[in-house]
Amino acid sequence: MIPWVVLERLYLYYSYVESLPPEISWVSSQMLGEALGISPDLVRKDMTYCDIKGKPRQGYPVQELKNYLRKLLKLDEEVKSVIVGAGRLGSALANYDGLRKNNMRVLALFDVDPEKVGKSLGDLSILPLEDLEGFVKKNHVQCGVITVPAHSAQQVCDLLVNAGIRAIWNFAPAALRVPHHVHLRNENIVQGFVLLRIRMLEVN
Amino acid sequence: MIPWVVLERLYLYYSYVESLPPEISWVSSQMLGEALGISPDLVRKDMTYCDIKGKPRQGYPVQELKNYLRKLLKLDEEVKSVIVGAGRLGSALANYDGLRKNNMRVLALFDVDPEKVGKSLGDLSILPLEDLEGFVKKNHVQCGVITVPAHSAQQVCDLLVNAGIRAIWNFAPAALRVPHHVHLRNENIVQGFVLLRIRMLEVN
DNA sequence: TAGATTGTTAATCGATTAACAATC
DNA sequence: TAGATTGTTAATCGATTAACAATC
Repeated sequence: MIPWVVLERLYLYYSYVESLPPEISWVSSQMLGEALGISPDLVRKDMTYCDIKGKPRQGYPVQELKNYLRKLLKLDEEVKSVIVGAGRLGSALANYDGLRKNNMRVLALFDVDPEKVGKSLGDLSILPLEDLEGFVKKNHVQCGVITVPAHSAQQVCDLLVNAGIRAIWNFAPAALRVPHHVHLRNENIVQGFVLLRIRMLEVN
Repeated sequence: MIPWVVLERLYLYYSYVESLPPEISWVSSQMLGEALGISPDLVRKDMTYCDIKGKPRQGYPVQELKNYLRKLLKLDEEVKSVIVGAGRLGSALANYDGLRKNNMRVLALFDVDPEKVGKSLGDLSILPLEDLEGFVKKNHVQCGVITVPAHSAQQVCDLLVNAGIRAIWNFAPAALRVPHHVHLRNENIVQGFVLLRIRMLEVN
């Protein structure tokens, strides 16, 4: 089992080599480390979790590394998703190309606002919240994205859980309770800002 | 100096007590831990970094804790910011109430798209990228938020750094290089999705 | 009082760094 | 060959957990 912190870095390595021009076919722990602010020692240690052989004086083979990490990180697995909350953030995520390219497949958005319901966003419909449970069950949706205000996040979460969702990606600043078989990831944007401010003001 | 991991949790404690109904005036390490998925032991340990006295059989005084953490986490300090990239994500952040309430003060958005430039978003103007440097200097902007595509993120970053910005909040999936006096925080949304998917597919 | 809960110290655990031999 | 770089083991560092006395 690869430790969680290592997986996080492996994805960073992946996106870095992904962004490399095609003529570069070897990458060293030093290059990787420098680009990502990680010590070369640690990069090498992380690499020992992968079934990739580096070469002294050259580093790691880019193409092989890319393919290997793609598999390991399951980047080719499609995830059927719905987004609940068709505000600006929900719409941004629905249209975000980086997510589409990484095989997050958004099937629909949901909202309570009658102004929004019935409209569409590109080729995605905005459906009423009442339809959520049926839709999730019928389409075997695996992942629910929550982009509603904090005060209704738990309620939406419960709806998703009852409909049989397996993962929840929560953007509302709320501490959600989910049964242990449901995977929850909080993307606390406000916390991100708060922590950046502290660093900025601390060091002066 | 309070360790970074502890600061992250202190903010979680803060938002939790913030969300409590006013009639609750004491909160125990158990309550906090349960709500946030943290062991009560660790909550108590974290509390030792704060100048807050708990009471056996009662816990910690909510109001005091709230005030104390507000100061410690510098939540009342206003941060003058600009958002570069007036797409859906940039607009979502510009309008996000959670950020406004936490004293992120957005002064303007910037974009290269002539379609967007000149328009406004609520009471915020969308200005051309050429004006960025002058605007940042003139208004003593402290923080730049990057919501442009990955391929132009470094360029925007350099512009901000040259204009004298002190912190960069980067939403583009790119490994930016900044001089060491500039604080950089990456909010890698795609990574968030990738890690959630791994957890979901791993355990079953 | 008895029982719940804090505050603190010691033990454990895990992650990072340092060091260095092996190799191309 | 000399020099750069991997792969791996040992040392260090830091964070979490366990344990328990103090206290209301």
